[in-house]
Amino acid sequence: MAKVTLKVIANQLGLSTSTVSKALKDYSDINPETKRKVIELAKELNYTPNSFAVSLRMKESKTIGVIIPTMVHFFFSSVIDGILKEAENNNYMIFLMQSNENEALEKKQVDLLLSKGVDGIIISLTNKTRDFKHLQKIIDNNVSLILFDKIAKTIKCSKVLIDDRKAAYDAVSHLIKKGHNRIAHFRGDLNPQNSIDRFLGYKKALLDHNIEFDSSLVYLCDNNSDFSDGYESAKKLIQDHGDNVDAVFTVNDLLAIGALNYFNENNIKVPDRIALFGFSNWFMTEITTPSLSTIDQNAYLMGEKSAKVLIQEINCMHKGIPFEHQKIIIDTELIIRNSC
Amino acid sequence: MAKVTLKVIANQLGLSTSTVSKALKDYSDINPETKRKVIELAKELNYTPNSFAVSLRMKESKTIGVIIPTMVHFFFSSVIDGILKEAENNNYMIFLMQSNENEALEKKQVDLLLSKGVDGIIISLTNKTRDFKHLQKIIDNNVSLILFDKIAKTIKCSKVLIDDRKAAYDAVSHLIKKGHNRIAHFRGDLNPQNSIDRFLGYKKALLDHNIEFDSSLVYLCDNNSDFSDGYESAKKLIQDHGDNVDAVFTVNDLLAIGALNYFNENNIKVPDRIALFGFSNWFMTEITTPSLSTIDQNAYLMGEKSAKVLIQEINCMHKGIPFEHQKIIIDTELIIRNSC
DNA sequence: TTGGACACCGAAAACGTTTTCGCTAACGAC
DNA sequence: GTCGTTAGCGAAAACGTTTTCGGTGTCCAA
Repeated sequence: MAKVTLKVIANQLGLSTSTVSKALKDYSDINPETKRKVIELAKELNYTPNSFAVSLRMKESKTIGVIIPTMVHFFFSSVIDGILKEAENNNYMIFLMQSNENEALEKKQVDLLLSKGVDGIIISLTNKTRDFKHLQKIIDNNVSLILFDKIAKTIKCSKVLIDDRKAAYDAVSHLIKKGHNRIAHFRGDLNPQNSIDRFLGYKKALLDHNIEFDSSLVYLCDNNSDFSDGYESAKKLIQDHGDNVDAVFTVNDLLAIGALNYFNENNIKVPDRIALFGFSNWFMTEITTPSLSTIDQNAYLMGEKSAKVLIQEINCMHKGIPFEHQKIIIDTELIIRNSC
Repeated sequence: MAKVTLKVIANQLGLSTSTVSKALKDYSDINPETKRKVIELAKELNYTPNSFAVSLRMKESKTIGVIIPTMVHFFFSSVIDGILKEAENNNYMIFLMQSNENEALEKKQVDLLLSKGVDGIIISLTNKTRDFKHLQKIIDNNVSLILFDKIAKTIKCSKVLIDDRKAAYDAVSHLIKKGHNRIAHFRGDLNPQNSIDRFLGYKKALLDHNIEFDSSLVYLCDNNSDFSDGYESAKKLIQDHGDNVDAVFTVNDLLAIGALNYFNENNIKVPDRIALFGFSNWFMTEITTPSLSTIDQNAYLMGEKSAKVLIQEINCMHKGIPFEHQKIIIDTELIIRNSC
């Protein structure tokens, strides 16, 4: 029952721990025959190296820390999915932490991860994070850092994100090509850069197609990720504009679904009377009636790429090879369904 | 830039590492004044203990491993949410792994976690897991184990789960009390015990209310968690029974939503013509039209409890205090909405 | 003056690895 | 014989902690 270490193998074979260690690592100065014996006994005793001792000695832990704002969210759980897969393929393990949209917690978690000696950290920032000292601290500690989706522009590290502006531009352009020209926008809070960019994409699409921008068609939904916000905004939209609106582009799917509920309840036909376009390709958009056109963010790929780049950087760092920080733009995809 | 250790603090103050260590841990045999100096310098230099050295010495890592079948799932991400919160409160960190419904992978991940020296492991088993040697191995290694939701009855460890049978019983009883007596059931695969129990709860509710069990009203949906299965089964249901059915209880929400889609598309009014009851209280059930009655599994609480019990056991184990394995039943809740 | 009591600190071992550097024995060449 | 080479192995240091077990020095009482 006693934990089997190099020493017990050594004792049992009348060797020294150094020899056993080297045998297991296939050093060239060990007799093939003794190698065989060592390996055999190790297998028999079910020897596994003590990872604390290894990490202490080697100064690398084969672990990665991940901090996301919230777990229960289709986008983030998909990202995690991708990170886990890529990490697994490279024999890394993941410490997962949830900042709960709380900047102070995020900072504390960074400290925790650093104290646990992770080789690298992947973060998607809180909407409220304004101060980036903790990120700089990661870099100063020679730990690799990747930011994804919610990033800090001023921090020098690799980043993985989508082109929110272009995605929104494409979505609205699609609506225009379908013949709509009174397109409303349910925008998000001012805080995350993402919703600003999506708004700008919306605006630019109108401009490029010679449609006048009408600020009264833009509704602010700051009660973040609450679909009733979409419901209420849809109600207001109809009250305000009646028939003088023929499409809605929302900053996320939840708002779109809220709006859809209002339209369905009030017999406002989607897409005939009014078209609807969401953002994110949440799982449920496929199964609403009608199914919802939206933008796929490729969250899984985003996670995969983040982990891949991180591991590359860790490897370089460990070998002392220089490397350049990358800015990776993940392709989005227009998902056209029945709501437009 | 060099890592600050006990030794550098000791050197800078002309003390020994032992004294510094004891000062930081508030030993009684250290002069308050030197304690003050040590703590001050430690803070100034931003000292953090090397966790590998601590773990190596103390034989505990303050980490917990978690293995779930799949990340992208409302239930599991909610459980993780609860686990993370409870772990955080107790200064534990979480290694997250995803078995992808693959038994071999699950086994490999257990080995990985053990080799990383986790203090405890929380698992929800794969639907396909038939062999439990890897679970026994955890226990044999003196590592605490908690199973939740998808458990192995024969393994001696604490378990956290819901009473599927009772929950199903309650749901179906509710339908009966509302006046329905031709209640169909869309059941799940035979593999996970959960879907069997839900089926048995359904059956028992009928029996207890003197409603004859009609096996032609039971549809097997083995294409797991695919809502089109619900759609197709609903279609078949109407073809088979026409007006001679007035309610459906499904083994999960996804099937219910699929069915709902079929009913909506074919102008079969829910709940007037046919009532609908799901299972799990997925996020989206709140925002379908009509909103879906379902059963809340309290996933967050489940995660929280799992972590809590695990940490209790770890503490006992470490102190050599004996403890008894617990079987914790998490209360479910009937969520009555507009679909019945 | 001696003894004990106490306050404060340090030496050293231990946790389990990895890796450098010697050491020995054997052997071939001269 | 001697020297050099090589094959094979081990000693030992190092990674950074924690903790036991003394060891001082001081002070007071007898």
